[in-house]
Amino acid sequence: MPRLNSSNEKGKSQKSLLMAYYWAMEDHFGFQDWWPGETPDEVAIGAILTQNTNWSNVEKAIRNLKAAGALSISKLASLARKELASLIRSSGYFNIKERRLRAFSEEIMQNFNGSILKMSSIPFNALRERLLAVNGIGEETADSIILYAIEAPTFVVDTYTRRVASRHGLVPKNATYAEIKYFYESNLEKDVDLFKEYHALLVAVGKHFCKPKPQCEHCPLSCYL
DNA sequence: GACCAGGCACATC
DNA sequence: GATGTGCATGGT
Repeated sequence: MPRLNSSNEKGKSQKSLLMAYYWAMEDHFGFQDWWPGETPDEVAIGAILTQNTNWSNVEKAIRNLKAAGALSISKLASLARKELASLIRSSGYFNIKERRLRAFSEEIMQNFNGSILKMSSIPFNALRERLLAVNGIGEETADSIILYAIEAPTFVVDTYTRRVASRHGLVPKNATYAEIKYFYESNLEKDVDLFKEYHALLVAVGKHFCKPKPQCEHCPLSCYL
């Protein structure tokens, strides 16, 4: 695939660099053991609700869904449109996200007997394509569901991943989602726990230091800039 | 009041 | 293929 890391020598150094980043972030932030969510359903619902939205806004919506006994794929599908939209209002874009949650729950109910984990019974590429075919699930949301809910190894590229990788010159400024994903996946051991933790640490760096206006002074990665 | 936050689909050129 | 736009709340 992509135009990144064509030579073995460069590839080797990139692998060392990525793990140096990893330990620098781990030293600073500690083990993240991340994605908030007690069940695969809750994780997947959170992945859709958090699209272009602050997580604190999502937490309120999750609490509402839980209080209504609707924090599962099967329950979501049975809610009236207005009721579901009302419950997730705080997460923003609530009409759009209501449709997206419904489309996702219908996919799981109709084709996987209501169980997200049953998606892992089909080959990885088919599984990812299946998710991408659901209206409202793009690459990041699909990969978040695969990594954190289904727990299959795929690297999640979000705003923070893109921002950190770009600012540090790991990928071109105009790199595509697929190119960034490939960069990380080809330079890290293909391991679910590593992919989870690495992404979580990138988000921690992003939230604290790698904003649109960077605040690099105390960033654990600043010495690599 | 402006900016930002763990995107995506769709229209248009 | 690239670019622009609509979707919306809530914290800083």
